[in-house]
Amino acid sequence: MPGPMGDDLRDKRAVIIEAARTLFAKQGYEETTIAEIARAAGVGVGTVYLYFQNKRQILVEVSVSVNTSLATVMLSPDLLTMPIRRIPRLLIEESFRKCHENLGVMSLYQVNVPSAEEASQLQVAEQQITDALDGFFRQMIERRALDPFDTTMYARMLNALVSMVLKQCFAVEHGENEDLYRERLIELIERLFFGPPLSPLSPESE
Amino acid sequence: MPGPMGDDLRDKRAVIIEAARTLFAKQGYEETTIAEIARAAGVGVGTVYLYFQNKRQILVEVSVSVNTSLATVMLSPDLLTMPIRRIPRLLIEESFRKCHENLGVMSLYQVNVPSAEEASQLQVAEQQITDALDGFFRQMIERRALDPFDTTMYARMLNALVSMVLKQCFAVEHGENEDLYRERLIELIERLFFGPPLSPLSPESE
Amino acid sequence: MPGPMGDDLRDKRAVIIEAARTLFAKQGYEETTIAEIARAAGVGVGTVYLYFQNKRQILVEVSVSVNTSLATVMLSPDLLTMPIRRIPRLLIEESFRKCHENLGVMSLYQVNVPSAEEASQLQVAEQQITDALDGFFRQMIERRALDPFDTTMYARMLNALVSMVLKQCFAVEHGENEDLYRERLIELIERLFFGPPLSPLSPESE
Amino acid sequence: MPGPMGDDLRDKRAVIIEAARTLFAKQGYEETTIAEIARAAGVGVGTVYLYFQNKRQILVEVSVSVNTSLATVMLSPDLLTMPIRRIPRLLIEESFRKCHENLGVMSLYQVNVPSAEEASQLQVAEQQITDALDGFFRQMIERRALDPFDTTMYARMLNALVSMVLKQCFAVEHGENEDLYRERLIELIERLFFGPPLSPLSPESE
DNA sequence: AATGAATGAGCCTTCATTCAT
DNA sequence: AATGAATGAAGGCTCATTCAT
Repeated sequence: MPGPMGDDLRDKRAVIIEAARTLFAKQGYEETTIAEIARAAGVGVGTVYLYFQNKRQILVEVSVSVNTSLATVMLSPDLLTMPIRRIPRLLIEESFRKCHENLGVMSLYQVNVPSAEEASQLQVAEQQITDALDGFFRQMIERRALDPFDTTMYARMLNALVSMVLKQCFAVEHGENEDLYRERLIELIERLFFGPPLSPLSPESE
Repeated sequence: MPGPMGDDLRDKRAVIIEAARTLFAKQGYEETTIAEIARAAGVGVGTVYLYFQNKRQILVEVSVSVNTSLATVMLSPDLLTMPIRRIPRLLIEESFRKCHENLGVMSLYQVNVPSAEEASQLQVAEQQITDALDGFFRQMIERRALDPFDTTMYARMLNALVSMVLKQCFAVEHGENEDLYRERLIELIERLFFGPPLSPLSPESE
Repeated sequence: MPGPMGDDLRDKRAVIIEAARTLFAKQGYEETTIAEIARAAGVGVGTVYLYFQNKRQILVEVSVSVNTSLATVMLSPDLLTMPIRRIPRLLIEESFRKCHENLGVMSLYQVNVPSAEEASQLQVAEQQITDALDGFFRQMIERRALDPFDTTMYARMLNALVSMVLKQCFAVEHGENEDLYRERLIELIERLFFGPPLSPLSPESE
Repeated sequence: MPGPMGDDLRDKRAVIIEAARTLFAKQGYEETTIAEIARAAGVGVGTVYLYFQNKRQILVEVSVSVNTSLATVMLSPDLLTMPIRRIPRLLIEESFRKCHENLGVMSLYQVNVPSAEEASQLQVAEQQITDALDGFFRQMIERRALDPFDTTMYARMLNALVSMVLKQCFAVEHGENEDLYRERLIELIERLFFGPPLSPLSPESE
């Protein structure tokens, strides 16, 4: 009895988030009503408010859960033991796989301007990603596997690039050209890290 | 009377779009009411509906106008006559300048999932950008200024990268680190096109 | 056209107040919905919010209108020219007549604790009454028609007495014993002002 | 076990009423939730419903308890043995003292229109007061301590007067001018019973 | 007896849209 | 063409009440 109880309690929150995640992805935040979420989660409207202060908070938590899911990709502990040339493909492939599983959830990237407080909650996961990348870059530079560069900014920009491509691929194009996007993104990043540059001209010639 | 009338008409439409643009940027789409737009535009509520079918249509046109503004950067006719090494800096700097002028409008990137029809309207300008980039790349390849690559996908990805960085820089961070973002973005793109790669290892060594 | 227009505008507000007055009286404030008020007033729900900020504000205005209606009784300008012996009967009879007309509205005396701001709005009319009485008493004392006493406090207490009797008579007992209440109230007040005291014992004897 | 059990039961009911009394006084009936009452009483929400059919019933019982508290003043058995001149001061002072103890509870006078059934329950205590006063007056008249008058109506009116002054003094003005109200109320009532009238004119002269 | 998680009916309020002027 | 008063559908949220434990 206490067993399923505990499970149920843990589940109910998760079930609501899952329902909201799906509905938000399918029809957007504003277009989703609490009643719909409740119905999809198989609970009463009031129950939703037992677990979430208000509708925005559901959005925040759904978004965090999505971001966190992606963040875990970057937080893989054995990243440092990999051959560096393998890493781009590894990370990008894993990111695409995660998105593929949650096909459509990426639409949440398109949600309204959050309040200051909400923004900070939402960016926790994003920060995790860029921090992880940043740290990884620094280590690689220390090991002379990479030349020195602005690791923080590159982490942000690469994260932005990946996020946007994922969004375009999954949220806008519904994953139709998944392979194409994935392979080209890997190629682009590999080129950035390992060359060759797109231009045949030598770096110094102009 | 008909002369100025015609001007007024053209103006009134533009005035409404401008008012909507500002308000959407400041407080988001859903949080902006038609009444506010009308007031800011100095017209009656009913007048707005003389020029726009409904609220979403205003959003579409505002978004298009923003995108178009950015698209013009890429459509500069004398791009082909420039030294290729100068082009990344040129385009990025110009993009940042445009965003700087419309500081805050970028928030519109965060607007709700549009309907299929709306999406197509919204992506006209985006398509313009990627098409222009695509064509530009093809010409450069033809001229042997660039090695062959998937021009279409790279155009999309680079546009995505630039858009996301602009959004992060202007919509999220309110342009505080504008210089940093701009210079690093230029550097990254230059590196991609002209090297050197971030890794000192030769492209072929693994 | 402008004529009825102006009337309509003035009327619509009044119509809503009147509808609310009736409904509040019949079933209480909390038990009355905006939809009911709108329906009774023959307007749309939204229209109510064109004229009133929120439901509480309707209550405030209804209450003020009730209080004001009673206040006018005390503000009769020719009160001072009356024979003083006639005044209690005059005022009380008029008060009862007013309540009789608005039978049931008095229930509003029983409405919830208002906020500080609302309370001040509500007590404007009450203040008018007590001020009028106070001033009247002072003049009478000046003219030696009354012996000196704490006019302000007596004004308040007498107003309280009358209000409460009116409420008991009309709000609780629905005016069934109107005559009885009126005549006894007049008698009590006359006795207070002109005697004789209820006790046959001389004031000083104990 | 059953002994203390019984006490607990009696206590729990009283505790809930006491909690409700305080909360109703502080924030009004509609603004108080069952959950708040339960929390303040240190019991579960469901427990409240073991002792009270519904929320209104709690209000009824709270009101009755307040009224009863005041009623006891009038039901003092040795009232008849007092010197009649002392009685007004005695009763009024005691009433003020009771209210002073429960400062704020008086706000309940402003609670919503009760249903017919509830009203009858609520007025039991009030009836007790007026009955007591009525009987007292009759006895006094029998003893020739008072001249004949409509004892029932005077009992009601005086009760109304006292209630309203208490409410004004404690519920509206939060007891700030307690002394002033009390003394003037005593004076007014004494004047009514023992004179002299406010007007120096002889009762018969007009 | 005691609990409190779950419920869902119901209400206030907003705001896109219309239309008479 | 221009207006803005009027509308009412729709949704977020509350909270009295229930019931399984």
